Amino acid sequence: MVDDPPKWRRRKTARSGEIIDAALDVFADNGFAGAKLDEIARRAGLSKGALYLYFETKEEIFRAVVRTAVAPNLEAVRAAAEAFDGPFVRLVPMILDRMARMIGTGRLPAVVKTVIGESRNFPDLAQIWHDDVVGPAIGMLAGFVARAQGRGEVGAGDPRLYAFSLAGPVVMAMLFRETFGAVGTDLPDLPTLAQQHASVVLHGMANPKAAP
Amino acid sequence: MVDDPPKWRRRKTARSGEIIDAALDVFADNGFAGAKLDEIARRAGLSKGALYLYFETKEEIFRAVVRTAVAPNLEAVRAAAEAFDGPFVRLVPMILDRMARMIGTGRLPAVVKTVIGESRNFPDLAQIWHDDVVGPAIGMLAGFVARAQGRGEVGAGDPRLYAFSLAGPVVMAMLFRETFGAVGTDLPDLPTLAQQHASVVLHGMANPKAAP
Amino acid sequence: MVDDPPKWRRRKTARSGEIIDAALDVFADNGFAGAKLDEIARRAGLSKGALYLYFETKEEIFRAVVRTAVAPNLEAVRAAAEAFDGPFVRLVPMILDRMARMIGTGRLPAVVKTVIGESRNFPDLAQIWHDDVVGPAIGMLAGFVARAQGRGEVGAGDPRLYAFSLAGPVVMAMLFRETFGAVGTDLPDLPTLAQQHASVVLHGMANPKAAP
Amino acid sequence: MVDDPPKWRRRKTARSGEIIDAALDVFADNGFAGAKLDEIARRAGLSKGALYLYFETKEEIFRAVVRTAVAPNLEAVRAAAEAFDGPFVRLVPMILDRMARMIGTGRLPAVVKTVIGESRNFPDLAQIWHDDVVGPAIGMLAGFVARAQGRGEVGAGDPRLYAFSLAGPVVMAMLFRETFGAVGTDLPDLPTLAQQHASVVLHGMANPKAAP
DNA sequence: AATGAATGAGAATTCATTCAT
DNA sequence: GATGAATGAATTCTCATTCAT
Repeated sequence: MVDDPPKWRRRKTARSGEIIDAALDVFADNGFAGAKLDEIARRAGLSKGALYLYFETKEEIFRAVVRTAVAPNLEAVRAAAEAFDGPFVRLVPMILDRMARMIGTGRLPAVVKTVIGESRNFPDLAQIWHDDVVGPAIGMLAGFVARAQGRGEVGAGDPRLYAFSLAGPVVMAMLFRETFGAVGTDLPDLPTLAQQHASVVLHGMANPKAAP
Repeated sequence: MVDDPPKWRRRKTARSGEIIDAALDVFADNGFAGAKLDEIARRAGLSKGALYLYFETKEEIFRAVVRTAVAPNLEAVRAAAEAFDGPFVRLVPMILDRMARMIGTGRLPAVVKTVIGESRNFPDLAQIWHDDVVGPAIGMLAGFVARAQGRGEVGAGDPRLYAFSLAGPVVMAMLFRETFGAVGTDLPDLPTLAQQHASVVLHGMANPKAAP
Repeated sequence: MVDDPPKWRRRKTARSGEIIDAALDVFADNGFAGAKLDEIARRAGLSKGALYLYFETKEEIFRAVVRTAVAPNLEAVRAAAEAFDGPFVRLVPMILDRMARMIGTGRLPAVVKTVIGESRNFPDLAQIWHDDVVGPAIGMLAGFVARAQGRGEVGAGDPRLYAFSLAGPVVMAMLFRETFGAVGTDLPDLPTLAQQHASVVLHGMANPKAAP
Repeated sequence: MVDDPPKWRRRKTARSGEIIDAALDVFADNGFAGAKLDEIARRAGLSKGALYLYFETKEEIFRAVVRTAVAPNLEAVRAAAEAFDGPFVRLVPMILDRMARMIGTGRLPAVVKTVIGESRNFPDLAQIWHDDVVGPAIGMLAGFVARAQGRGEVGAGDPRLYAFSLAGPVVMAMLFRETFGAVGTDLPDLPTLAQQHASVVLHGMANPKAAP
């Protein structure tokens, strides 16, 4: 205990994380241009100038926010792709349920909203999200479909488009909630949607030639 | 001929439209805060000062853009709700195809992206889109479903959630294209998706108790 | 008179000149970094923002100031090089007198001081002054010397170093005045110096009455 | 040994010197305002905060730098004034040679440049340099001239202006090198100039072989 | 109706200076 | 004595908005 590093030294390491947390909120609320460094600093409990000890520019803070949010999703996708491998009828409800849960928790929706809004201004971030998150996720779903097609569990059709059929409703509901959360009283419940949509899709994609 | 409005009045009306057109492009490219009146004026072929002859503030231009984009969709939804009323299996492909077409043409995706991004900054616009476009559209779809359920064509389930099952994939694909258009080479084709998804959903939502 | 352009339009053209004038004073007083745009704007009778209608950055204003001051000197050097061509004993007093006069009037000293101080920060400006003003001026003097040597009027020696012998005292006195103008009471009089130094350079300081 | 100052005290003294050395470089490279304490600290091998253990403000560091550079020159001038007292024709080459040498070594040019640039912002430093260095140096030269005049070695004329005739070329060449060192390829060689100029000043530039 | 020069409030960024450790 | 994280005042630059012409 004697050589415990002093408190502020440990804080130092944590600080950039705290800034990213605060910044995510502010960017989500106001968009990139609308976000003020003053506000980010305030929420992170620092002075404006101190931000520059951790990040070079506002852009870098934004990039850090978006990049940071990539990691856990990227990992979740990878883990899911490995873990899941049962019959398609078991797989789909699990995946949709997990998507709904992941969206319900965490700030994924806020980040997605921001990436959508700023994709023109930050093509590099769009690229990262495309290459590291959205692309692989769709690829994973398409892979499941293709394998299921190989086993005769799923009928003919483009696996990538099937991936949209699988994920689209949950994604749309997520954005609906994110966009109209403050003004709508009829927000769809994600877990329920996931469950019902799993049923839709399973019956709809089932190979009609397979014996029922 | 006597009560013909003077030329400049028609011109005046035309001008706002030109401004709104130009502004839509600029807002879509840069978001609200990132859009510069200079640029809007330039694209509309006016001086910056002249914008203020037609709109009071930048916000008003933005509101006009978003409101303007509401109208045709609102009308399309209303017309569709009236026009369509065949058996569910006929209805769904038609609707999805029309959605895909409407999205493919026009700037709906750009406006949607902007509304998503700025919903926190312009709750009134979020409200308008919710009340006048998205809400009714979902309501219409849910209505079709409910009627089909009444006729025994569709199985049990929440009609509003079924609406997400119907529209979600096309919406997601639209945003995928809008967001990753510049960085992705694997953009889903909307009409094909619409067609394939119609098939998924029809078989998936079909009432299993109905005689095939 | 009827088609006289409106007053403010003529002003517009003049504005950037006014800004450069004001800026020269401020840069000369404070150096580049110490000069505040507020102050420049105030002295030019404009708002801070208006500066940016004429110049892109503070650096550009500075460059414009220094470049602008090049032109007349450059021209003076060129004119002098052409005009002067008598015997060396006539040439030297004329040139030194003209140098003293040019320095006495105008803001050459202020600009020179600034170029000296900022040469490291603005190597391009140092280059311009070297290539367009100082270099040619020294070259011109060296040319006169060389020609005079050819005619046997001047003894052996490096013409370029002779140029320093010719101009150095006047230049040093100029900087002495510029630097110590506020604190010194013993400022050298430039025309007198020019005249006396011309004699030195032509005949040396040796007492002509002393037996050789 | 008992009254040896404790090590840290000597260190302390040494430290200020190191700081001043480092600061001289940084001020010479960037000017006062452009110099950053971070950079000075880095070059001195200290933390930024530690600078404040030795100096109260950035200004104080600058003053220390400029004052420090005064001392040796001041001493050199005094020593020279005493040491030199032969016939004028011997004196002049010695003095100019020594000037050239002093300038060639050391950082006198860098400090002079800085003093010129900041004389308006730091009138007290201009005063010090005027009173302690430049004034006495010119006074010394003028004194030599006056004495030589008294002995009939030098003709009539203002001794102070003669001082400019003597020193000016070397000073000008020093500033030429300092200013255009990075951009010019035609830098005058100081010792050669000193030698040639000594001859000029003593005999004039006239061709001794020409018939008088 | 139209222009475009001008304004000024506001934002990001820098950096000398302070202070807890 | 020494550190380096933190501060906040100051400065450059931007841009929606105004207004004389």
